[in-house]
Amino acid sequence: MADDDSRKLGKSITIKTVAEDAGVSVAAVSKVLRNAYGVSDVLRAKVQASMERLSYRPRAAARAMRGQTYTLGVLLPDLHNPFFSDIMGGANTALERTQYQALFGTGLSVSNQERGVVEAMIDRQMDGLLLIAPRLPLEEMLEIGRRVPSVVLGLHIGTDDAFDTVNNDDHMGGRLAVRHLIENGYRNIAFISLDLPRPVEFDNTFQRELGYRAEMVEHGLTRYVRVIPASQTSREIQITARHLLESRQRPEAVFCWTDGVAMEVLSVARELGLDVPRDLAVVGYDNTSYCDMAQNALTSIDQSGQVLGLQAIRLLIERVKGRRDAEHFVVTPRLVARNSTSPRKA
Amino acid sequence: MADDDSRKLGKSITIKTVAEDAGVSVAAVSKVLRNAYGVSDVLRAKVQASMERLSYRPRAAARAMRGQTYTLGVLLPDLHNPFFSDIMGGANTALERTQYQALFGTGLSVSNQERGVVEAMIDRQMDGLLLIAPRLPLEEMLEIGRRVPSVVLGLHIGTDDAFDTVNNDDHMGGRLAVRHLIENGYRNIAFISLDLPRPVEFDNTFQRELGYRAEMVEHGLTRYVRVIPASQTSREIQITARHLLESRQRPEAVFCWTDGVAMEVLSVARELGLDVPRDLAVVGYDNTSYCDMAQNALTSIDQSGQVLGLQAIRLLIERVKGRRDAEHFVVTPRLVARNSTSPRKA
DNA sequence: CGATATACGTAGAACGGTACACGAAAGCCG
DNA sequence: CGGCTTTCGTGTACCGTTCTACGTATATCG
Repeated sequence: MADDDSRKLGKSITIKTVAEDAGVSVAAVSKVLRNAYGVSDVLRAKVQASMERLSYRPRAAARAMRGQTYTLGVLLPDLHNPFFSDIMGGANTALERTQYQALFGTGLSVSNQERGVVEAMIDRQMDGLLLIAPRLPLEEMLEIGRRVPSVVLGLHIGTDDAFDTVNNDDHMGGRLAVRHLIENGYRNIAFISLDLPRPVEFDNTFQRELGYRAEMVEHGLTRYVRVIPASQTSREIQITARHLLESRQRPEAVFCWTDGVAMEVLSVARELGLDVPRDLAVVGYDNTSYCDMAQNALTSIDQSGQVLGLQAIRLLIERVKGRRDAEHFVVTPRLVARNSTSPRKA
Repeated sequence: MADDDSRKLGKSITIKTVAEDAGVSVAAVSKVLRNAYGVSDVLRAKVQASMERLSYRPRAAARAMRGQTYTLGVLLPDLHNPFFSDIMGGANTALERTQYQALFGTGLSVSNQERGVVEAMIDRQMDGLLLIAPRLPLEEMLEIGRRVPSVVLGLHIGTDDAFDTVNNDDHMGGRLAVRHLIENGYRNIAFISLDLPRPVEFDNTFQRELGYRAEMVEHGLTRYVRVIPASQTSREIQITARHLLESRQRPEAVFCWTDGVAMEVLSVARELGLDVPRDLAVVGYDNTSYCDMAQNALTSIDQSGQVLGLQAIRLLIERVKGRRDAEHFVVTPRLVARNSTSPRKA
């Protein structure tokens, strides 16, 4: 009962309350809020004092009707991969000193889900969208970019002005992994990639594959090139890994498109009694925090999620503020060597 | 330029457009939208057809001004712990058939951050809030619960009607872990808990500690009771673990308040050349997906994040729809035994 | 010193829905 | 068949901001 009252009657402090308290017009307060042109220092001070005193907070919903919501939407594939945690860390850093707030939703790497989340975000008038490794058809992403300022992270699409992109150089990442393995004496190197319904050139895993292939070929290891697609689920990955490691032509090393897959490979290797790296070397991608644990000791390509997230938000805010031409940010990956790829004994 | 036009001029389809198209009043369309009382089947069909044809989508911002936003806010501590992924999985299941949409923000388990996120969500008129293991002062959480329908997940607060709670029985979880270890021949069992600025009784880690203590005492192992606080960061946890495992009185087993800590313990143990479980048994909490990997093979308490997430959303929606008295849902945890706690050889 | 530019502040119409109050029509009953 | 209830649909006053258009006071300049 008391609750009810306080929630309903408790006269919410609106811009009007502030205006009255400060003895100015509603419009003036709005101007201060948006720090728009035409406000004297005196007036600003007066208004800010009132806002402070009343602990006024503008309602995003009302703002959305005419202006901005100061909210950015982030579409994440899932909450499972700790790499996204790094990205969001960087993103939050970039947001700290701004008045924007990020809210996210997960799309589970399923087109339908992703579409739903994106639409929900557009319905809620988000000022901008950060799409992380979306699996939507290119067509749709361009459409989204045309409707609302957007940045895409994790796809190499440089052909259109509809949105900015932020990436690491996946092609180089693929090369780095292979080069490192070769330097450490491995030659029969397989690549586990993501099994996409329809592989596309701009996909980051595909770029990694290209890098892998290129480096293998350049070192005259064409005969060892082997790309194994694996789906997303833990179970499927295990089956694929087991199949690979039990086969007669077990590779000397496996390069996995992402750490999660590499961890599963380590797990299967151990179950089969294989010693890493003596019987099998493993390289992952993303250099997530688990790589560093002794039981994994997983060599991985670091693409610096922090930087990616930070740049993505920076670009997005620029776009929200009016930039129309696309920018494409690329960070250089680097390999972090650990025990899973120690030099091979002849 | 063309973009600009399409984004601004592209006459947005509003409720008015639909009303005209269907040849009814705006109010009627609104009623259909909210499936409110007083709409004939004929009218509903007509309106729905028009909405379909125009692919109309109501604007959440406008709705928020007077009605609901159909948006639920979820406050997550971070994106790093895969356990939250389970929770959100359940939450999404519960949301599937509703018209509500969940958006989340991360609070990083820091009061200031959490406060910011919660306020942002309130500013954006979220219909309800799901707070996952928040670290805000009780006072503030009650205040939040009074302002907006809320459910708290992961804190044992049953004393107030301000919000519902969803939990596993952490006390029992603590007992289960200890009992299992004792059954398998371990007696000197330490507990690594979370180092909170000020420990509170309703905290889930504290409940686990109580369960640990109770079970130890009941088995006459009072002299082995040892609770070691560790902070959140990976580095700090490693230092704590190393200190513990290198000490003269190294325990036979360690029960960790969460899997992440247990993984670090496994890592340190390996670095120190200790064999798990021969030299050290380890039990975690949450039964996250990594537990199952052979290199971890971590025994853990499963609190069924899926169920927790699902129930939390279910309760939250009930609350949004008007329930005023608190409900407290508790799930029974169960232990999943793996290699890290194999029976001890005498 | 008068004209003009500039700075400051205000009034009030949007924005796209919701939901209350109300009226008309239809159904029911004695 | 008149009065009463129920059902269905409409008109319209909001909700809390933004922002354009405009008025007024003050500074600038020839």
